[in-house]
Amino acid sequence: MSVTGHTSSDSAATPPQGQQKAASIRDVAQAAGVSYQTVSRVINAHPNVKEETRKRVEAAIQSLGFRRNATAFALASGVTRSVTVLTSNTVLYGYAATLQGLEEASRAAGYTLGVRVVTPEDDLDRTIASAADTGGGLIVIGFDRLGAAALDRVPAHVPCAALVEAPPPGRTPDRPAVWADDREAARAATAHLLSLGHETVHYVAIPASAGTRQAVAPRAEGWRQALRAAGVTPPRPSGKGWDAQAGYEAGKKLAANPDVTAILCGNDDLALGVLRALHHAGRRVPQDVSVIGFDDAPHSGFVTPSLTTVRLDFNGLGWAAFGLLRSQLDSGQQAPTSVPAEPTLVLRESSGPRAV
Amino acid sequence: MSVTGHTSSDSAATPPQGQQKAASIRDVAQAAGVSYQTVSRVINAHPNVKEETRKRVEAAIQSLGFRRNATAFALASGVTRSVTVLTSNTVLYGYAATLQGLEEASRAAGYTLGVRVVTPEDDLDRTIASAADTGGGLIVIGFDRLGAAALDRVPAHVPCAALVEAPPPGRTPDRPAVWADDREAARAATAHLLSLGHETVHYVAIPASAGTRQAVAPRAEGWRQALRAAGVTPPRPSGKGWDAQAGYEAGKKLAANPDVTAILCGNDDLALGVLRALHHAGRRVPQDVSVIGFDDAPHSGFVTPSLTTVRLDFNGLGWAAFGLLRSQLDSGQQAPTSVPAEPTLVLRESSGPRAV
DNA sequence: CTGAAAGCGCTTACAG
DNA sequence: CTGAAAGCGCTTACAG
Repeated sequence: MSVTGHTSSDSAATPPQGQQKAASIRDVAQAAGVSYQTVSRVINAHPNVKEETRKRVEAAIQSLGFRRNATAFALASGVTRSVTVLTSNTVLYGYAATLQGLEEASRAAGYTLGVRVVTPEDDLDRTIASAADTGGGLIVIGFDRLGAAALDRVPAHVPCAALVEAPPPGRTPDRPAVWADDREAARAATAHLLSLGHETVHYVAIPASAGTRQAVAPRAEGWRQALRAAGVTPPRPSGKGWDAQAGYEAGKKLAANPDVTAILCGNDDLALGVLRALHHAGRRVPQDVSVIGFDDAPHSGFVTPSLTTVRLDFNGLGWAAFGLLRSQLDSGQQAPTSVPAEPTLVLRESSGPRAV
Repeated sequence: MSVTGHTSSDSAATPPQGQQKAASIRDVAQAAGVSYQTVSRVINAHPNVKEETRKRVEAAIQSLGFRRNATAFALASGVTRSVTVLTSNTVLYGYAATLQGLEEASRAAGYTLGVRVVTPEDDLDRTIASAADTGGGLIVIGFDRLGAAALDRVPAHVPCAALVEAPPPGRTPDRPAVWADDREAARAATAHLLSLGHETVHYVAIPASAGTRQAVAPRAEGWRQALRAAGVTPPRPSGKGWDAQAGYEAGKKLAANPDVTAILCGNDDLALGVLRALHHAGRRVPQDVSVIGFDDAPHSGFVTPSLTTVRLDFNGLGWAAFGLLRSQLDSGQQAPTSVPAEPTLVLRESSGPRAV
């Protein structure tokens, strides 16, 4: 491992250009023999500029390597083509994929994208305030409790769009938000396991995004609904985290119970941990136990057994959230945008009929 | 899946505050009965302010909910506490983990972090220019060809730090950069496999970051060195991508060759694909074939067989790169910073002695 | 210790 | 079609 600091070539002789400080609108004006006002018109593509002077100005811009100062533009015009996303995580697959969609959408729209991770130690109000006055608007990923808490504290006057877990039926979030219908997806996945002959389905949960004041987590809720619809009393869910280690620990207990034949997991990492625990306990998947994950992380189709899981379009969710924010920014209004694709149950090797 | 747009509460009655536009330095000055100049002194913690007036100003700041306008500050002071990172990817583990380190470091330093993904369709010079004049400096992730190409085109006068693959011994990059010694790590991993009795080691490569003009990729180079040192002629490397699918395809061919008993992979995703291909071919790991990955992605310890791999401290690399940039920004100079930890070979189930 | 001036680099009306 | 003025919200010297 190594770090190096190389003394950069100090000054002089940069072929195309080599000034000390960037050319301003006035430098261009002088070079073109016009007022800086006219330069402003040219760079803003104003209609009323004589063709010839436009050309002169453009030539000057070219030769001076002029680029409009983004800070000055923002201050003078009040237009900030930038958004900043607030999230508690950037590495977990669902978050990273959402971030990717957000970045693509903002890039496509010519916006700058800032990222600010919120931690449990943060003073939420301070964090939000500084993120808010950095850019033109906020996008908050409210998949987990911290993100959801941050969202709750965003002042009403700050343009903001959120990504959240599916709200309870009939309820809409207080703020513009997008979500995948993971409640229904969990219901379908559970129903699928029941249809395979399993008498019940156990659930290894991801941490809840809301406190007690709100309804239950949608994935857990969908799972419960499916069981109840089949006349089955839901067993107690387990799970104490987001990662494979948490899945492993929950899986160890489930593996020890011979009655357990089907397990739904709140995400694919959890499922991998459960698979591992079952393996260690000598229980075969899917012959002895079926496992279904959530999210369809890129490697989930390549582990052995490959993982049956619910595919969620995080990327599309990111695009949609950006669209929601942008329409606020542009119109001052709030309008729905395109709807991301429905979740899909991807059947692979880790689930199968109950052994008789 | 659903999207909703909720009309926000228009105005009025926000308990703590409820103005239309943010309070400025002048509003505060007026409320405190001082000049806006003095307000500036207070918010910048200037020493020469009478205790009593300071208190008056602070009270006014509090009651008006004043926050200094970041844009105006940047324009007037010339100080931009922000960096933007240029990368071709944000989701692959190595990139996501690096980004995480970068975000942590910039947050700790009170900097704003922008992310700009570069694509093959981008005009690199334009992309770099716009990223550069957005923030105070650039950090480019040059792990792959696109990132490395972007780095090459960053103008000399732009403050910039890079994360790169290990440069050839004795050579230092043109710009301030950090790297992990993956050449040595690949050498060690290969030597380990040879010491286990394998007659040779095959390599499934990640795509090269440099064109032909530069020396070979460090991981491939380390692998070759180890083989040559043992008197073994390196076989032809395979691999045509970064993901598990690419690993699967390369693995399919290797699996068909009974002479293959040890495989080093350029990353863990590739290794997962190779594992899968071996499984499909009925070759057991590690009894028939040993597999070693690279990066130690979070789930690599939970797949079965768990993956022997090289752990790289991407997070530390991110911190170091930020430090490198910051020292340029602060001092105008370039200085080395803390050195990330050395790579570690993490032994797990996927590697073992050659079966005799 | 505190105020009046000039300026950061641009834009938005206002004149001509 | 083009220029002179005022201003975005702050800071940096300069006076007192």
